[in-house]
Amino acid sequence: LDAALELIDREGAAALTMRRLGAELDVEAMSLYRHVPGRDALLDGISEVMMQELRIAPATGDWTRCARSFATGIRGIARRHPEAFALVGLRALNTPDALRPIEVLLRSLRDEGFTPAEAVGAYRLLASFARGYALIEMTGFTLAPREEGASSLRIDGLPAKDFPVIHELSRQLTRGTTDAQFTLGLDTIIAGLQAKQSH
Amino acid sequence: LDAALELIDREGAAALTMRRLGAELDVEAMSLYRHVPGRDALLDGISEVMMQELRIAPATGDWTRCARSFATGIRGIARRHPEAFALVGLRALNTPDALRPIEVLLRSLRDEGFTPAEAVGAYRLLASFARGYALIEMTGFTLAPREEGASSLRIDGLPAKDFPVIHELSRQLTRGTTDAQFTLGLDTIIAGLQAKQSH
DNA sequence: ACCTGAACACCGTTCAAGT
DNA sequence: ACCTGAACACCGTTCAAGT
Repeated sequence: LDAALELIDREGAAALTMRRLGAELDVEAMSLYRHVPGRDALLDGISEVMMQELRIAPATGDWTRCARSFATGIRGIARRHPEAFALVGLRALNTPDALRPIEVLLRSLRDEGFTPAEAVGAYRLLASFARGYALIEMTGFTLAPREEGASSLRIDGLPAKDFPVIHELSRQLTRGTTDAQFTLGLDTIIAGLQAKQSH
Repeated sequence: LDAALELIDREGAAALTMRRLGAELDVEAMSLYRHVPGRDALLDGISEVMMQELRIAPATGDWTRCARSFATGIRGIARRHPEAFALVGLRALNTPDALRPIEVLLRSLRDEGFTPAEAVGAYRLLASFARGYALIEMTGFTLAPREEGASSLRIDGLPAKDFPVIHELSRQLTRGTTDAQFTLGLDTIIAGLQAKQSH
């Protein structure tokens, strides 16, 4: 089961077939059906294993620390398992293991002045941003920070008359690490949560 | 090509095969290769067609209107094409058509006091949230707003000793429309952008 | 130019049979 | 209990051949 994750990391998501995975484990593909109901359950299992890597800072009076570690933790998983991360982006993770970090985050928020509705909203906002950013980052930004191969369109190739602002901002669009971009977004979200919390 | 999108909408993403699509068009599967290099290019094409549905409010002096319509527009596409939306979540969209709404948004931001770096950061934050939220929503929330079938874990089934806060907040986690949740997140982001902009 | 038929090298999954 | 072999109903893609 971890072998499946390792196989995806090593050879890409397309390489994960029942037959290839069987070969990896020195077993016929059909034997896997003794241990897992089918391919889809296998993908669920991989998502779960991946999300178990998420470590969140303990709730110690500063909810922003929890919020930050939650979001950066999700993105960290995406960076460690870029090929596999699309799976968790496309699946609900309702297992106890996946819920533990969420419990910590929600406790931290609720203990520090968030109303129940605000706490839930904050959690979902952070989760959406982290997954969305990681997914977009993994698959290549629209207007990529670094030109990274054939699929990304070069800004210089765009008709300048139709896209004057994109041209004007091309330096900012193509420069900067994706780390900085992520942190900036996270900062803004936390600022927004603070702004809404205070009144 | 629109036939492919219609097929996914109607019968699910799994039903889109070269052979099925060929049948849909009363043609052999192999004929499709005259018009498209392969299956992957076809998926790119579908993403593009879908994103052409994105209409953004014109820049008229209130960037929050552009920002809101950009984010809600992306989510609207996801709601209209739930099965197909995973494709755009997993692909960079660097075609002129996909860039046009981004041009409008960036212009609006830059004309209304955002520095170039802030404008780019705001755009990427909005795009990440919208895609991330839509994707999570489509595939079922972790801790679902509505119990929606087998894959979602019932909160009552969780050991209350291990997850006291989730239990405490279960009303807020399971109630409320997903529309309200989305708007709330978007409000928070816009509040954050305003907070960062003003100092 | 566009479409077809047969073929190749794969898939996930089932099921009766082995140990 | 666990694994295997053969089989079934599919895939995407190639390529020579048709009109």
